[in-house]
Amino acid sequence: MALEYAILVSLLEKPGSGYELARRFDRSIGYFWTATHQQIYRVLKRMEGDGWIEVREVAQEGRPDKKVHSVTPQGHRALADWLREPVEPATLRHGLAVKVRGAAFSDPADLIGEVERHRAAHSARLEEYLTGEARDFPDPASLDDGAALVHVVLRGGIEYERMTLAWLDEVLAVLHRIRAGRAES
Amino acid sequence: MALEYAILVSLLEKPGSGYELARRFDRSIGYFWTATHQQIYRVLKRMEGDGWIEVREVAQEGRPDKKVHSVTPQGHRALADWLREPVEPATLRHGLAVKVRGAAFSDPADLIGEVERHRAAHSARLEEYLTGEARDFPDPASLDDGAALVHVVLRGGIEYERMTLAWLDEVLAVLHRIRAGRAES
DNA sequence: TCCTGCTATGCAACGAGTTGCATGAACAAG
DNA sequence: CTTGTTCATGCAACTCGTTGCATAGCAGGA
Repeated sequence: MALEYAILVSLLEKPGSGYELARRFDRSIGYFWTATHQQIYRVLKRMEGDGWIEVREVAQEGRPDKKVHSVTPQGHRALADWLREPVEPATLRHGLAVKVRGAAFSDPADLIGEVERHRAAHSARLEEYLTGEARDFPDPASLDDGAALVHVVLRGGIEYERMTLAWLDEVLAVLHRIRAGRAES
Repeated sequence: MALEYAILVSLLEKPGSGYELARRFDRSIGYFWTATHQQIYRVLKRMEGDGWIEVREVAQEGRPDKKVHSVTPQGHRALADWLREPVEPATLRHGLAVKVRGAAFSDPADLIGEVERHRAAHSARLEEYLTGEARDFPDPASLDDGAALVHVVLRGGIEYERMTLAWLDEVLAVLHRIRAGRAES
């Protein structure tokens, strides 16, 4: 399980509360590993029990107190160990691919709207990435080590979205062709 | 949940036993939706209860009897309904991306072997896809509707692997550059 | 004033997915 | 003759992930 480690990375980048972590998992780190606040709170508790993180209660004005978590040396070591361990090459689960294959047993034209919906979502995601890249990495040629690593991960996201958009266009072309072929017969 | 529907698609392509389905989920359909035999047997039972599939016991020589499942008209309808429903745009969980970001807090050179391992796995997967494409779609220009849909899904797999390989090479370049920079200081 | 929304944490229950194990018959390799 | 592999189905126990709900203070707008 990688959630523990995703949390360690995020807390090393900047300590924070469970709530703040949940926000980050809606953005940045969340683009590559998703988690809800429930999972996060549960795992934080376990990690605290394991001595990977420590908690400091911080009183705030105008809002509830929060528990700020930070990584202990043991936690840091656990992350370093995990980096050296092999990790399973990402099982992908692509519901849309299942639908495309299923379309052969139904009316393929029914899928066009759905594919366009996905296209719009991926297009928006690509824009987000590109905006973030322009903002955070205006000069990609001169980055320190940490920034270079964050940047290359973002570059992966960008290329993934571009590839996906191109594929969705291919799918749409096939669906339109099938519809045209059926209309004329 | 899409497992039911992935099973429906697979059984519409060809009826089969739970065991045979489990084999298929190691290949073809499994490239886009994974499942273990446990999940499959459990879901098959539920689907039978819902009247989506029907079971016929087939005696075999030299091996245990099997229960061949096939899709009922209700199951077919359930699939058609699902195709029209929106499906969540695939949450991706990329453990390697988490590791790359984590490498900033450890020795990035430790990751090189791991990234190369992934590169080899994706390279092998790409070869599989290309072999399959050459075998099953020697003339992609003239395909019937069903084959065109299967082919476009496979094309997605191919482009995904190509994109991933290019990204892994970028990651390796960054890791090597960091290692070189640290060695000289 | 009331309602909505944000920050902040958490419980309880459920459903999805994994792991380990068991059974039992056939066949091939050593 | 034993061991390992494939075919074939399944139980039990567990972890992971999701959903719904609860609480509670404060801010801002209708």
